[in-house]
Amino acid sequence: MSDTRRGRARSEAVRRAILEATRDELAANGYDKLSIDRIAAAAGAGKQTVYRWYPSKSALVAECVLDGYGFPATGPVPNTGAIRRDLRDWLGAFADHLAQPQSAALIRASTAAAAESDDVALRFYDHVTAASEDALTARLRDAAPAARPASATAAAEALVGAMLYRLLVRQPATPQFLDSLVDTVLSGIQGTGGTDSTGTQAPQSHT
Amino acid sequence: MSDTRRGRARSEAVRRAILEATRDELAANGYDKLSIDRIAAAAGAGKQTVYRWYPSKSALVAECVLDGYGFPATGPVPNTGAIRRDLRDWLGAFADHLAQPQSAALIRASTAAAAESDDVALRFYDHVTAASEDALTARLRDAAPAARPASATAAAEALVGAMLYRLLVRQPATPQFLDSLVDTVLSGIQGTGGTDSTGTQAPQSHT
Amino acid sequence: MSDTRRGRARSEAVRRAILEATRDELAANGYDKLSIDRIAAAAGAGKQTVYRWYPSKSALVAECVLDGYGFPATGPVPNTGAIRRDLRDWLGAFADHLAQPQSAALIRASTAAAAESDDVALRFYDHVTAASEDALTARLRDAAPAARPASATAAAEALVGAMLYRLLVRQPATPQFLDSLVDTVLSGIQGTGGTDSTGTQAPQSHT
Amino acid sequence: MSDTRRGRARSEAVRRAILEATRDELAANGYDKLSIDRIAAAAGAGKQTVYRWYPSKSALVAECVLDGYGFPATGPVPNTGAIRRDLRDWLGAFADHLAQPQSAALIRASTAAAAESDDVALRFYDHVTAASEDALTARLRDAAPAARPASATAAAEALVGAMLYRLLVRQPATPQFLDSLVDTVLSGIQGTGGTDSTGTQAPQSHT
DNA sequence: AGGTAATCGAGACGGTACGTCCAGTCTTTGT
DNA sequence: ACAAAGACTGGACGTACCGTCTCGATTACCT
Repeated sequence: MSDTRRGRARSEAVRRAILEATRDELAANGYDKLSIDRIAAAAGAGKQTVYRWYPSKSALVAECVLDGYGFPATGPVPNTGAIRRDLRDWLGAFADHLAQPQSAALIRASTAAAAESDDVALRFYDHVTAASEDALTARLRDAAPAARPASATAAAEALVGAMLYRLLVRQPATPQFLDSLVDTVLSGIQGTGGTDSTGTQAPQSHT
Repeated sequence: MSDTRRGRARSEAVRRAILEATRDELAANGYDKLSIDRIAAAAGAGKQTVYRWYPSKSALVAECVLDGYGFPATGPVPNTGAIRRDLRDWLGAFADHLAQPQSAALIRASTAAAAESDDVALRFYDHVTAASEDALTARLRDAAPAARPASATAAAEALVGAMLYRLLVRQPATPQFLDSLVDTVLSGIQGTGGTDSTGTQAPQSHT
Repeated sequence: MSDTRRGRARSEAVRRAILEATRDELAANGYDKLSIDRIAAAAGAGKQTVYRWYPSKSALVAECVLDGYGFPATGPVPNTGAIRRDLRDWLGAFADHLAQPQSAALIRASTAAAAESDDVALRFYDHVTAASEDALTARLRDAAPAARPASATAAAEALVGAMLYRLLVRQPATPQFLDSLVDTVLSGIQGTGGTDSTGTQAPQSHT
Repeated sequence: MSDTRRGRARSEAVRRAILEATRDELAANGYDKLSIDRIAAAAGAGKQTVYRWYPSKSALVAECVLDGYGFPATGPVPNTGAIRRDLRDWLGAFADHLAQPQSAALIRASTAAAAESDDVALRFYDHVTAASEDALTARLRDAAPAARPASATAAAEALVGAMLYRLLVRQPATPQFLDSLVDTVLSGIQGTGGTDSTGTQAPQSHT
C-alpha cells in the first residue's frame, strides 16, 4: 500500500514560472485580456501544464494574487499606545502598497476575478477580511476590552471596503482621506458625536 | 452653414432594446461571458449598431447599470428626526436592493467593468459617491451643522465600500451587520468612544 | 396623358461617375474585392443611386467593361490581300491591348463576373464572339468564299479562347505564340498538313 | 539537429473533409457566395483549421478543383491510327465532362479563382496546359514527327481556350462545334487550305 | 537494468467570440 | 421624384483564445 505516485514528478519550478508569467500579464493587460496561451508561452510551458495546476482563469488569478504576489500580508496593527496613530499607520501602509501601479493592477484583477467566481470571492473574503479583522480585533482588545466583536468586523470591512472602493474607482487614498476615515471609524462622523439625542441608542433591526 | 443632420436618424428604440438585452444577458451569465453577438441577436440588432452606440463591452455595461437598470437611485436619506434610524433605513433599502440576485449580478458586473476601464471607473465613482455623499451630507447638515465636509465623503465611502465589498465577496448584509456599520459610522467603534486619551486628536499626515 | 416623369430627372453625369469609379476600383482591386460602398463614395454618389442603375455587382461590371471601358472595340480584320499578315496584325492589336496591366485587370474582372452570372456570361458572349466572328467571317469571305460559316465560329472562338486563356493564366501572348496561333488556325498543326492519310476527311459526330 | 515534428500531427482526414465540403458548396452556390464559415461547419472543422491548410478562398478552390475533384485528368490522346478521330474523341470526352452541371460549376469556380490570384493562375496553367500539351505532343509525334513544338502549345491552348471559353459563356460544346474545332486545328480554316498564296509563309514578328 | 507511467513542451483540433467590412434596404433632409 | 447621407439588419471575414487531445521526449518509480 503505497501513496507514492508513479511517473514523472510535477515540477514546482514550472508552477512558479506560470505564476510569475500570470503576475506580469495581469499587471500589463488586466484580468479581461489575460490569455492562457500567452501565459504558457511566457512561462515556457505547455497549455496543458497550466490547466493541470489551475482549472480556470479565476483560480489562477486567485492563487497568484492571494497566495503569491500582490496582496499585502496585512500584518498586525502596531501598538504604540496611541490607537489613532497606530490605525492610521496601518492604513497608510496599506495605502502605500495600493499606490504602486503594479499592485493596484493586481488587486483590481483579483476583484474582477472575485466578481466572476464564487470560489474566488470566498477565498478573497477569507484572506482579506479575516486577516484585517484579526489585526484590528487584537489591537482594539488592548485599547478597549469592552468592544463587541461585531464592531470589529464592521469597522474592518468599512476600512477595507473604503480602500478597495477607492482603488476600484481610481481615486487616490490621500492622507486627508485616510485621516477622515480613521476619525470616522474611531469617533463617528465629526459633529454627531457618540450620542444621538433624537434616535434610539439600541440598534434597530431592519428587513 | 447648417446643423441639420443628413441621413437616417439613429433609433432610440434600438438603443433601448440593446440595453435590455444586455441587462438580461448580464443577469444570466455575468460580465465575463457577456457576448456582443448574443446581445445583438437578442435585441434584433446588427452588431455594428451595438458598436455604433457603445465602443466596448465595459461602456455598454456602464450605461446599462448606471444610467439604465440595476443601480439603485440612491435617494435622499429620510429625515424623521432620528438620525440613526434614518441612516439605518437608508442603508437597509440599499441592502434590500442588493439582496435581489439579479441586481447583485448587475452590480458585480459593473464593478468588473470598472476594474477593466478607467472611463467606466470614473463614471461609477461619479454616479455612486456623488449621490451617496450628497444624500448623506444633506441629512447630516440638518442633524449637525458643524460636521466637516471631508467627514461626509469618508463616511459615505466607508458605507458604500463596505456594502460593495460584502456584495463582492458574497456575504449577505445582515441586519446585524448593518446595525454595527451604522453604529460605527455614527459613533465610532463601540468601546473606544469618541475620545482617544492616548492618541493625538489632530489627524496626522502620512506618506 | 403625359409620359414626362415627375420629380428630379436621373442624372447621366452621376451614372458616368459611377462607371468611372467602378473601372478604377476594378483595375486597383479586382472583381472579388469590389465594394459598392467604395464605388459610391468615390463617385460622390449615394449607394441607393448605384442600386437604382445597376441591380448587382455583376451587372455593374458588365456595363463597365463591355459597354464602357476596357474591352477593345474589335474592329474589322484589315485586308491588305495577305491574309496571314492581316490576321496576325489583328490579333497583335488585341494582344497589345491585353498587355496593358489595367486592361488585363478589367477583362479578368469581367471573366470573373461572367463566371458568376448567367446574364453577364451571355452579354459577354454576344459582345465578344459576335464581334470577332463577324470580323473574321468578313475577311475570310474575301479570301476564301467557299469557307463554311461554322469554321469561322470555331476559328474565332479558338483565337479568342486562346487569348483569354493566356490572359487568365498570366502568360504573355508573345509574338512567337501569336505566330503559331495564326499558323495553326490558317494551316492546321504544322506537319500534319491539310490532309490526313489515316483518318477520315469528313468530320465525325460525337456524343 | 532534429527533424521530428513536435505537437499533434495534422489530420489528413480533416483536410479531405474540408475539400469535400468545398466541392459541395461550390457546386451549390458558386465561387462568389462561397463561405469559409459554411465550409468549416459542413466539414465539422474549425475555421482556423481551414485557414491552417489554405490561406485563402482561391487557394482552397484551386486545391479542390485541380488536385482533388472537378478537373478531368486529361489522359493521353488515344492512338487508333486515325488522328482526326482520336483528337475528336479526346475532345469529346472533355466536353462530356464539362457538360455535367456540377463539373461546369467547379471549373467556372476555378477560373474565377484564377482571375483573382496570380498563384492560382499559375497552378491552373501548369495543370491544364502542361497536361493537354503533353498529351497532344505525344500523339502528334506519332502522326507527324516533323511538327514543331511551338505548334503543339498553340494548338493545345487553342483547343483548351475554346473549350473553357464556351464553358464560361454558357454555350454548349455541340458535336458540330467540336468537329469544326478539330478540323480547324488539324487542317486550318476550311477553304483557306494549307497554303497562303498572297501572304508570307514565314511568320511575321509583331509588337 | 528495463519496463511503465505520469509529466513535459509543442501544437493541431472543434468551437466561440471578437471587431470590421460590406450587401442591400430604409429613412431623413435637401434640391 | 431623385439625390446625398447615413443608420439599419444580416452575415462573412480573418484573428485570437478556449479547453481538449495527440504527439515525441523526459523523468521517475517499480518491478
